[in-house]
Amino acid sequence: MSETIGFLLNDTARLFRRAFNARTRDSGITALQWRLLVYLRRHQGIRQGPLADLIEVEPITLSRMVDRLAEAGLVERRADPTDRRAWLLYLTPRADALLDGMRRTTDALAEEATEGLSDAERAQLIALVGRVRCNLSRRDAIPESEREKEAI
Amino acid sequence: MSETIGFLLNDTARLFRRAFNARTRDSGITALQWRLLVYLRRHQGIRQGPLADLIEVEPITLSRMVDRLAEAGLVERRADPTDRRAWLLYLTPRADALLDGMRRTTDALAEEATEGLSDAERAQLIALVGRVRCNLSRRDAIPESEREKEAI
DNA sequence: TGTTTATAGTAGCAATTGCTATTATATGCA
DNA sequence: TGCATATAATAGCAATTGCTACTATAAACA
Repeated sequence: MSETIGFLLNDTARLFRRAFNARTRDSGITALQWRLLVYLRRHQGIRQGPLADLIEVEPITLSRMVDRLAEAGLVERRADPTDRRAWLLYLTPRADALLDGMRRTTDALAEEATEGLSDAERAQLIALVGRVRCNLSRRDAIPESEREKEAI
Repeated sequence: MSETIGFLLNDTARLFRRAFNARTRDSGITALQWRLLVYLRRHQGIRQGPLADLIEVEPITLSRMVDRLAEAGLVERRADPTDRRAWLLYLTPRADALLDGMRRTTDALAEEATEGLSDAERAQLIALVGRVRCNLSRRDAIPESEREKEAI
């Protein structure tokens, strides 16, 4: 019974990704790319390394994700004027529009996922899972206030 | 705020997998392989197709996972006497021992993940996430009683 | 029985990911 | 300043995954 929570969370997250991908297939971006764009929207001008940390992929993986998103006209790389090794990342207007357009879909998905739950239960779910995430997080050095939590 | 639950679940599940993989690195199997073995333990003699459904990967992916696990001496393929196209899968004694040995680790991980939660809160967490999973599940045709839920 | 259709599993290919090594640049320090 | 070390990003390679097509076998049915 004790692994249940790990199994359960993984199952549920996978179903979430699957539902997300099924609904946004025509937009041409995946759940992971969407994740990148959402984080980037809140951190315009971030470098690749820190963004890789945020979405928890390897820097090289992020580098290649950005290659594709830049080619698709959704992300722009600008040279960092203070460090010639680094790129600063920006969302293009097109990506903004895309995210806005997807907003309804993702809202509907969240609604569907929590169908039958009262507002209090939804709040409780988020609070409890949030505590589990907090327990599991390795990034203890990063103050909680710095972390992405709500309202994404 | 509405996507929070999707983000949160994915974050948490990822952290879970990461913690799992970090703790079981020396065992040589990944979280996904562990998942396969755990399901297989409860369904000895299952065919590849249904097991692929259970762990939600494509049949070809499962086929190759079984290739590797068979080579590692953890899973055994036996010909189905009633259908010469099919294989029946069995856990080897070695896999049983491996799972038993990992049990302590996974128990400890579940404990750590839910640290600070009361028994009531843990139960509530499981119940709420379980309802979300149920909402998201496409396999509506499969009666709930048939599905893997607890005690894994 | 013989033919059509469905099913179990696998091979080829392409896409994605991460490990390791490498390049270019910046920083620390004598 | 000049050299050693650290850092940002990327290329090469290997592993894994899934899509599509394929083979072998079973089931349905005329």
